Formats: sequence, structure tokens, C-alpha cells
Amino acid sequence: MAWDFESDRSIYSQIIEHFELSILSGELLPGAKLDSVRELASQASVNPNTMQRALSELERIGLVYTQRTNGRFITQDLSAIENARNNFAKKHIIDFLNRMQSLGLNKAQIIDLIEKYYEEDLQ
Amino acid sequence: MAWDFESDRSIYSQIIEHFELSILSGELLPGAKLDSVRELASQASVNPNTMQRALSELERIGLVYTQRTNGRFITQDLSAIENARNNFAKKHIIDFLNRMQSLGLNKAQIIDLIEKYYEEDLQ
Amino acid sequence: MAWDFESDRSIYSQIIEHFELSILSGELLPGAKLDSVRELASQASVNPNTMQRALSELERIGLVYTQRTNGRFITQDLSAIENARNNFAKKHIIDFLNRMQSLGLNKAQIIDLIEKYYEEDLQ
Amino acid sequence: MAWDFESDRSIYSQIIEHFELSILSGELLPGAKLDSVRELASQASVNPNTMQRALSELERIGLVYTQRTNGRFITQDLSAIENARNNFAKKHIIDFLNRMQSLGLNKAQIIDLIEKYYEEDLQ
DNA sequence: GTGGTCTAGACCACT
DNA sequence: GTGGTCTAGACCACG
Repeated sequence: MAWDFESDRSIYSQIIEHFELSILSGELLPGAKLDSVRELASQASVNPNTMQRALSELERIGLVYTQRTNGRFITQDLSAIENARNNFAKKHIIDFLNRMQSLGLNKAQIIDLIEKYYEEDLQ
Repeated sequence: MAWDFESDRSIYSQIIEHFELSILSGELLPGAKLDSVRELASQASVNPNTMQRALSELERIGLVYTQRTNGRFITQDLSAIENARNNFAKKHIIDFLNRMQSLGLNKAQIIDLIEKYYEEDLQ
Repeated sequence: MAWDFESDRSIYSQIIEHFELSILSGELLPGAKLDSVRELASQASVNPNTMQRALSELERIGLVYTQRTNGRFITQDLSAIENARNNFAKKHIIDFLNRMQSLGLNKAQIIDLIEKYYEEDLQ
Repeated sequence: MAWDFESDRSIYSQIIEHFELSILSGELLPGAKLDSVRELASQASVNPNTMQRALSELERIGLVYTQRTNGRFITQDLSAIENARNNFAKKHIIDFLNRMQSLGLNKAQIIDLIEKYYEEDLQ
């Protein structure tokens, strides 16, 4: 977890995306218990308030739920996860295609570029 | 030009990307005169200072230059544009691939999705 | 810090030179924390935005860096400082020599004048 | 006459200094008639209004005077020129020494640098 | 009318 | 309380 403090995007929104990806990819399994806000904040080197805000947002989205006094958990609603996964993919694909088309690239060119960069892209 | 005022990204940075795309796609031609700061600000429904900031940054990047009292123009340096184009494409492709790989998608799956959404994408 | 509001030079550029000199002379030490934008603006009797602009420029030049929410600091990159120092000296020496030569003074005369004024100059 | 349109200084103030130097160095002789505002503006590639403003300022300073219907002339008051010359030199020497001392340079070092740059400085 | 600078004052993300 | 962004509105140099 390394945040880009110089980025245009706010930290908590970067954290949200990080958790989203971990959940949608299955790295964080449905029903799994999250570490405490304080612990997560420490792992992420951010202020607990910032982590808190990110987690609240994830709850609002429905990927995480709170069991009072017991902690926070990844949702067990598999279709919610599947939905989120599709929405996430769709949103970013469309954003990406919009940008590439704005550059004047056609489908074949876009795919060529993906082939080209796919290999180099390891980190 | 419609900005997402709710977005995480600052307005001026959204404006910068908008102009970048217009220039890199050839919609704004090298040497073309831009409307005045005030005019552009009005079109974009933002404060002139905000527009000015975006344009200054585009100038710093080298995509735009100013002729005192005369207006702003798209750079005529074609290689600067070509460079910016490549950097822009590379950055967004890599960001995109990182996200898709984090979702657990492999190259074939990513390309499938692109095929799928490419057609629908007339926003 | 006293700015010449009547001067031809913009305030923020006078402020930039002021900080440059403080840094290059060692009055502000590498790594030292600057006062807050608001505080510096108040000390300098300028608007915080004006001070911010000057500091942003110093950051772009590389003499200062920002730690989000924590404050601004003098760069710790000693070679950046040394470079800036040489550039600053060279620029002002050449400007100065150009003016003196335009007055028709030769090297000996220029040095004589420097000897003469060097002592008096305790402003 | 080449103005730095990117400079912090306004054009008319650059023009003023240019005339000052021409007069103080004797390139423009006392009593000499200046070309018309329009002509000078054209030579300098600036707007007549800008040239006009520079000349008015030179008049205010006393280096130039106007003979109505007849044109503008360099002052014939030799002591005024001599004074201006001394003031100009003094002002710029002191500014220069202040900057160099702020850099932490002592007299010997300053003179060394002048020796060093004096030769290179031919244009 | 054009870009550039400055002020005053508000709101936000983060510690 | 810190830096960053945004707005509204003024004034200046230049053409």
C-alpha cells in the first residue's frame, strides 16, 4: 500500500480503490474480518481518520459491513461483489476507451498497444 | 466541456486533460488560437482564475504558448505534441492494465472486454 | 521583508528572490521548516495567495519542498542549492557587467567603483 | 533594441533603461533630436503608446525635453547627465553588491568573479 | 479586449 | 492548523 501524495486524487479515495481491488480480485475473501481501523491506518501510514473515512465509504457502497462491537467484515453478498466487479471493470474500460478514442486510436491500435505494454507491466 | 465538480480531481486538472486530449487528438490544430481566458472560463463555467491556472500549466508543459496581449496558441512544435501523445497513452494504458490485472484478468480477458465495450461506447 | 509595491517587478517575484537569497546565503538552512503560508503572508504583508504562488514557484525550481499538511521545508539537496547559487551569481554578474559596459566603463573602472562602494554598503 | 517580453519588467521600463544607457554612455549626444514617437516605436517594434509612455518618463527624469511642434531632444544640461550617470551607476552597483554579499561573497571573491566573467561577456 | 497580478475570503483533505 | 483549490472582483501593461 503506497499512496501517491502528489496525485490529484485524495488519499482516502486511493485507499477505497485499493480495498475495492482487493475485494473484487478475491484477495480479501467474503466474510473475512478486517483489521481494526487503527491497525489498518498504521499499516497504510495514514491517519486513522482518513482510514475511517475510506471504510465508511466502502460500507456505503456495500462491499463492507460493520458488526457493532465485533469489527468490520467483507460483505458475504456474492452478487454484490460480482456487480461491483462488473461496474468497476466497465467504468474503467469505458474511461480508458474514451481516452484512447480521443487520441484518435481505433480498436486494432488500442489492442496493439495493450499487447505491447502488457509484458513490460510487472510491478 | 462539462466538469465533474464532485470528482476527486481538481477542476483545473480536469480542464488540463480536456485540452490535452483536444490537442493530442488534433481537434485543436498546431498554431490555432485559443479563445480568451475569460471566454473559455465562461464556456466552461469556471472562474477565469481557474482557467488561467489550467492554461498556465499547459504552457509549462509546452502544449500551449502565449503571445502577450494577443492571445494563446497551440504549440507548433509537432514533436512536443507527439511526445505528449505517447506519454499520455502510455500512462493511461499502464494505469488501465494495472487495474485490470488487479481484478485478476489476463490479457485475453482484457482484450475480450475491450472488444465487447468498444462498440457500445458512443457515450 | 519589505516589498517595493511601486517597482516594475511583481510582488511574488520579489518574494521569490528574497527566499532564493536567504536559502543561497545559508540564512535558511537545508531541511529547515518554513513558517506557514498564512504566517509568511502576514509577515510580508501580502495576500496568502500571493505568498503561495511564490512558494509554489520555489518548489518548481527545487529549492523548497512540501510535506502535505505538515509544512514546507528548504530542500536538502545541497547540489541543487549550489547550482542555483552559481546560476544566480552568474546571471546577476552578467546583467551588471552589461550595464556597466553600456555606461562605457572598462574593467578597471568597474573594479574601482566596487572598491569604492563596497565599504559604504552597510545599508 | 530587443525587449524581453517574458521578463518580469514591463516593456516601457526596459525601453527607459535602454535610452538612459544610450544617453549616459554618450551614444546619444546632448541636444540631439530624437526620432518621432511613431518612428521610434516602429524601430523598437512596440506600440506607439508604449514608446510614448517611456519618453514621458524620460522627460520627467530630466534626460529628455520636448520642444512643442518641434520634437524631442536629449537634454543639454551636462550636469544633469552626469548626475544621472552617477546615480545609475551607484544604484546598480549597490544592488549588485547587496546581492553578492547576500550570497556570502566578500570583496575579493566578487572581484574574482568579475574578472572571470568580464571576458566571456561580449554581446 | 488580451493576458497577468493581486486581494479577500471560502471550503476541503489531512494530521 | 497546514497546504491546496476555487470564486469574485479589481487593477495594470500592452495593442
